[in-house]
Amino acid sequence: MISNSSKYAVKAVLYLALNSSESHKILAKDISSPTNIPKAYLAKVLQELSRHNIVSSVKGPGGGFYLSEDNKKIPIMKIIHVIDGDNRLTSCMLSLQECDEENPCPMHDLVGNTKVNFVKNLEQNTVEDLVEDIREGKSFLPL
Amino acid sequence: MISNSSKYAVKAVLYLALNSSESHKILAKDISSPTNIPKAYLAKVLQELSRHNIVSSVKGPGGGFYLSEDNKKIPIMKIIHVIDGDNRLTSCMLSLQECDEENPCPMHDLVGNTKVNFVKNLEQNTVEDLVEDIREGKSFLPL
DNA sequence: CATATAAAGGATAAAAATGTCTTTTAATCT
DNA sequence: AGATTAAAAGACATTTTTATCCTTTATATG
Repeated sequence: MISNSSKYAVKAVLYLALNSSESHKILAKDISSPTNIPKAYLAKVLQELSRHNIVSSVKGPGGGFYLSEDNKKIPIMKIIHVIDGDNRLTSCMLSLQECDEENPCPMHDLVGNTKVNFVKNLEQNTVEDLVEDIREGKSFLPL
Repeated sequence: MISNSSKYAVKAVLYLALNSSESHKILAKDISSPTNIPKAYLAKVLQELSRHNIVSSVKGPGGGFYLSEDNKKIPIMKIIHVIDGDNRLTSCMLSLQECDEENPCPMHDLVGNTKVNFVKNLEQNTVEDLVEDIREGKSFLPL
């Protein structure tokens, strides 16, 4: 579905969304333990997210990672795009160049609107939206 | 979304569905060219599919691969399951053990019914169904 | 300024996925 | 039976993904 790295990325971002703020930054190693993501690898993923302004970071004492208000408005799909590239979820299921809405391949056709909606949801929903769902008890994040 | 190997598998099965029969078997190498799948690797994939009775095969002169009537009734999802394992598409997007319908994770909740329908389509539609769509011009298979 | 802190970056390592090649087994045909 | 055909199986090579470790850079504080 999505890569392991993207799962790590989404988990880490949600963890930050729930537990950090500009005045309460969190160290990579302190995200690693509760989320069960290998420390050094998570650091790499966070680095990549930081480079693309999906998470915010500050070096040195009192530093760490956190989400700015802007970061919280980022759609989940963007996290996945940064880590997995653009086509993993959105391209035709058989990776056929010639396949599009006009000339759909059999899988494209089969999957139809369900996949379109699926992707649309990921594009429209932001980190903030997911946090709200968690806060309202609509969903849970068992890390 | 699904692995390269699964894409190869689905392509090869569809190719067989469209071009082979018990009285007209096709060699692995003759599927390789039109589908642009590496010959030796395709052979491996077909071997695996054959072992799981998703395609039929006969050794020796006049032999090759083909789809029996039973093979054509196999749901697309089964092809994917044999190659990718059971959980790639169906498990929770974050691979959380504790996530289910009762206690959905935020992604689970987000994706909601769209993913369920997506998977359901793959489970319900058979090779035969896709072939029919192609024959009726509802979809195209540009290999 | 010196020191400690913590992310950024670079170099490797390990594992999994993808791909290739060679040998073996089963079937057909003369 | 012997020769030929084609899948099955096994061994190996390459690439990508995942993971670790070490060094460098930026920041804060005494």
